[in-house]
This record gives sequence, C-alpha cells and structure tokens, in this order.
Amino acid sequence: MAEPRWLEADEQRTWRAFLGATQLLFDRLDRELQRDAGIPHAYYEILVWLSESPERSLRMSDLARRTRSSRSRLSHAVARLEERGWVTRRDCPTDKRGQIATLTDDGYAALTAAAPGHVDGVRAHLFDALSPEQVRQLRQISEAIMRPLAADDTAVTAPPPADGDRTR
Amino acid sequence: MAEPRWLEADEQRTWRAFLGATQLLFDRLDRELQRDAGIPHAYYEILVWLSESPERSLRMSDLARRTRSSRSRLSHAVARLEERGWVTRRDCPTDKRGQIATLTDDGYAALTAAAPGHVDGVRAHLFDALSPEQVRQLRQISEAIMRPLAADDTAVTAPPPADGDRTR
DNA sequence: CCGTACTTGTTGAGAGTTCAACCAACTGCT
DNA sequence: AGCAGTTGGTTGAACTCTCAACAAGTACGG
Repeated sequence: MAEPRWLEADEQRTWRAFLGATQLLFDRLDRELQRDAGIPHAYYEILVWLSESPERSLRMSDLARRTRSSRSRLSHAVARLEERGWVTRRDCPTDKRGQIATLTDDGYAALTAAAPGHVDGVRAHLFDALSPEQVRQLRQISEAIMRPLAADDTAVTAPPPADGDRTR
Repeated sequence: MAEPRWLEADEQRTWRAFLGATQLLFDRLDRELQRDAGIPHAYYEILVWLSESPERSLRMSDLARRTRSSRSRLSHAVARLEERGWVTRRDCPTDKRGQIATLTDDGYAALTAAAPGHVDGVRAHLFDALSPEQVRQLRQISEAIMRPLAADDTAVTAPPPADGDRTR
C-alpha cells in the first residue's frame, strides 16, 4: 500500500481540531503563567496540590500521583521549587525512605499572587468560549477519556485498585 | 484575603477533568510513539504535514504555522530529522531567506511504518471511549476553543486574516 | 532471622523546548 | 537608489522532561 491507514475523514477533523484546541490553549496558559509567575504550569499544579493538603504537605509519592507526574520529574521540579524557597523537604517520620514536601509561606504567597491571573486565563480562554451545555459535555467527555487511561495506570503498577487515593 | 479566587466548584471539576484527560491521553500517545517510532508526537506531526504537501515539501515558515510551532522549535526539530535522513533542507528559489523542507523516502517510510500504530492508539484511547454524539460535541467544543485563540495569533502578527493558509 | 522482591526517591545524561539575540533578505516609501 | 521596518531562519544557553540506573528502606515468605 502507498498510503498509511488514516482516520476516517470525520474522525480526522475531530482529531485535528482537538489537537489544535489543546495545543493552543495549554501553550497560551503555560506562557501566561511563565510570564506572570515565572513557573510552568506543571510547577503551578504542584503548588496547588500542596496548598490544598493538610499542613500544606504531601509525600513525594502522593504528590507525583496527584500531579500525574513521574517520580523523577517531580523530584527535579521540587528541587527547583526548593531553590526558590517555595517548598521544603523533610524526612518522613514513619517511613525512612519517604520525603515530605511542604509549601512555605513564600510559596503560598507566590501561589496566591499567581492564581487570580491564571484563573482568569482559564476562564477567558476556555469557559468563555463554551456554552453551559458544552461545559457539561466537556466534563463528561473528559471523564470518559480519562477512565480507561487511569485504570491502565493503576493496573500496571497495582493489581488491586489501590483504594483511598482516588480522591477526586 | 486568605484564599486566592478559584473557579466555581462546577467549573473546577470540569477543568480538572479536562486537564487530567488531556494529560493522560497525550502522555500515552507520546510515549507509544516514542517507543514505536523513536520520535515525539511533535516530530510526527511535521512528517505528516510534509507527507500531505505537494512535492512532500513546505517552507519552514509554513510548516511552523501548520504545526503551531515556533520557528525556533521547528528549526531544531528539522535539524534532528535531517540527521536521521528523514528530511532534507534546500534553499528556496524565489526567496533567498527561505528554506524548503522535504520529506525523504526514508522519512516517508518511517511515517508509513509509524502511522498505523499511532492511529490505532488515537482510536483506542480517544474515539473508542466516546459515543458518536460525544465525538460530534468534542469537535464543536474544540473549534469553539480554538477560534478565539487562533484569531489572537494571527491578530498579533497580521492584521488582515492572512487568507489562503486556513487550509483545514 | 534471612533473602528476595518491591517501593521510594534521587541522580545524571540525553533529548526537546523556550527565549533572546542575531544575520540576511525582502518590502515599502521617499 | 537608499533606508527603515519587517520577515525568515538559525543559534546557543537555560530550563524541563525522560529514561535508566542506583541507593536505601520496607514487606513478606521460608
């Protein structure tokens, strides 16, 4: 055969639109965040999760799961955030392998400074472009996409569904 | 105020679901592509666009626009692809500044080898998870998100909408 | 206990991306 | 023709991410 097997014309258009929309959207938000807060979106997510956790602290491993990041990536990222004084690390008392990351006051301040602008960006570039009906649809679509992929993740690393961390 | 201004609870859930779905999906597809074809998805897109163009060739600048990439990023990427012998560069005859990138036979072969697996991945992880109704919705949602963002792009660089390159 | 297997987290190297700086060539205007 | 401003493309440095390798700790079966 000369041509590889492509998608149906219809799927093709949907796929390219989806690709285009997500690329434009996340590029934009990432750039705005980098400009206004000096960090990429992945780092911002780390700060958000820490800020929402008790004691503003999480084990590295938990934090990695929640941010859907590899342990390696998280380790590098937290190292950077630590350099800025936005996060600190200390040993876990119950598990000597563990490390607990904590958001500092400076880190919290940085998050508080960055959040409104970022939230405005999300609103402006995502929600304002969609009808309430479409917002509902997008949530269901997203959950439908996520379900099997997330199931795969846990299936590979842990036969029983792991339990209490499917928090949201 | 103690808390930054977050999204509505409802928007919050949609936003996190959307974030999660796209992260899981693109991570997965990128990883599969890297494993099976040895290139990231961004490079794959370059090959696709070239393969669909007359003479399997495009000006660097056009290619950058179509792949929604910066000129810098494209320049680095094409340099890599050239090292592998998948793409060649030559001077543009009509504009001495210009460079024309062309997909080689080896590059086309690589694309042909990688495409079916990638297409299967897209189908498996995206379309199979959605109903036909949701696929239609996703297209409209994507187009709605893309419209203002794409308009911004061209607005910054070119007051009149640029014309003949809004090809698809 | 002991040894094997798994988990946690870090590290370093390699690859991709971003950003700013830069040169060369084209455009439009006078 | 000449000049200012724009466009096309590349480069190098800084940064992020990935991957494989590793050290240290925990869990568990014998």
